[in-house]
Amino acid sequence: MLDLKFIRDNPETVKKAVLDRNLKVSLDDLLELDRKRRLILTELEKKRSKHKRGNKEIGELMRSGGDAAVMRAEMGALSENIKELEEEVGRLEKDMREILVRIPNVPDGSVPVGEDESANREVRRWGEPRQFDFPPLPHWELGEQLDILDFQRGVKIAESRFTLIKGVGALLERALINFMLDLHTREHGYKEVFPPILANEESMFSTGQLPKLEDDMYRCRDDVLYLIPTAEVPVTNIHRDETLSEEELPLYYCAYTPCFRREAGSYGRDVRGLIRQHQFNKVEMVKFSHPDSSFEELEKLTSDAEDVLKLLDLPYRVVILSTGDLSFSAAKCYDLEVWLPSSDAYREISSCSNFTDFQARRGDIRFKPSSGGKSRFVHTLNGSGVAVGRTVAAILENYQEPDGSVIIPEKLQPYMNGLEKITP
RNA sequence: GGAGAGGUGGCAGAGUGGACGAAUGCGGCGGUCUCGAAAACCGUUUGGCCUCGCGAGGGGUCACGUGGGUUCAAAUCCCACCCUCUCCGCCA
Repeated sequence: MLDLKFIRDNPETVKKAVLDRNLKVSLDDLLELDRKRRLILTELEKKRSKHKRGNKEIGELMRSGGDAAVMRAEMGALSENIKELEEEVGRLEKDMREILVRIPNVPDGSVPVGEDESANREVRRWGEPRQFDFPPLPHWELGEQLDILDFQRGVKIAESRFTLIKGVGALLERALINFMLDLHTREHGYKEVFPPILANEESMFSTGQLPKLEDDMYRCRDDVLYLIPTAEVPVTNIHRDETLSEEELPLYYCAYTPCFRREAGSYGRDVRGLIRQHQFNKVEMVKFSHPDSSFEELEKLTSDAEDVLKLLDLPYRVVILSTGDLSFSAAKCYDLEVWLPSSDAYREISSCSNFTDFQARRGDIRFKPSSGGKSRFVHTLNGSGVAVGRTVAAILENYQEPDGSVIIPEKLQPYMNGLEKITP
């Protein structure tokens, strides 16, 4: 959510931001509602002030044994009038909020302007995609041959886009989670947390999933709780409605959680394999940063995610998302894309974003400057470090051998009880 | 799931219709004292919104879990909801 005052003072900036994201928001309506509201509010507050003074007088009058009947009637009428004005202000504020909560964050100046993902810009590449001297198999075929991925039974148990992971595959999943968590906690300074996997409306609102992405989430039937689509939600909400001290910034958290997405609107895409699942595992990094250093923190965060792929020796590239591809709450975002032979392309495996004060304002997360003065909103950031299922896919495909076996990346072997190779 | 208790400022805790944005204590901050510190003493200590002002700052209003209601007037009375705690039941 943007600051209403900021919108009032910089309507053109906000209009451009909305336009660059190919969104439609009635900003002029908002500003008009805002003008009306302030006008009425001033009148309302004058009347309230009068009402308060009058009530005090009645109190004094009655204590001194006087007759307050006339005053009471007068204040009664004023009270009715105040109620009407309050209702009107309430209506205006509701209408304003409807618009306000749907205005996206303003992209940072360094973000390329463009229609969609085609305007994303590659920032750097790491590693060389392997040249195969045999036809490489897609991970879903490898996984079935190795009897570690069972797509049919996943569907039987739940529905399509759910997978049963078996045997060494399950071990691999678990090894990757531990490997990533150890890396971030031991080498990168993150504090590990294990949060609730269901979150309430307020939490979903503060990170920006609600109201826009409601249809993409699983909701409980009898409770107003949603399965989290990412650990970003519960972890960012750790400090919702809190005021932190300046000295404790920046705060680094990481968490492993399963994630749940309905993938509404992507029916035909990536129907095979682990790339697009309704349930997947992810290790997430979340930062609460001082506003002055959040963009530096984003670079570090991205590099922390890159380390996962470097240590696993998986070729990848870093892409900066254009305004048209940027998510609702983000001001700037880097995607990490890992090389996937079955796609003959780089595919997203991590997304690292700076949300500036956008989520902090929605969730009321502040810090108190140590020099004194008013509390300010922190900046929040998060990034996948990284998506586990897609990492499994990348390892299977990039490390496959002609006989259908798969080498375990060296750094992962200790986490696999020393296993060096998965064989049928 | 059943029964009961309760939600007040950073924390503890008073306040059962008007003088209460709210006693008191603790903590925090500033000061006095001191070579320095502790103690003691003095002062200070919530946030949102509106408005005036170039600014420093001033004025106003709202907020005692949330939302309604009663009343001239609500932290205080009524209703609904949410949350926490205790006991019982069930349970990994």
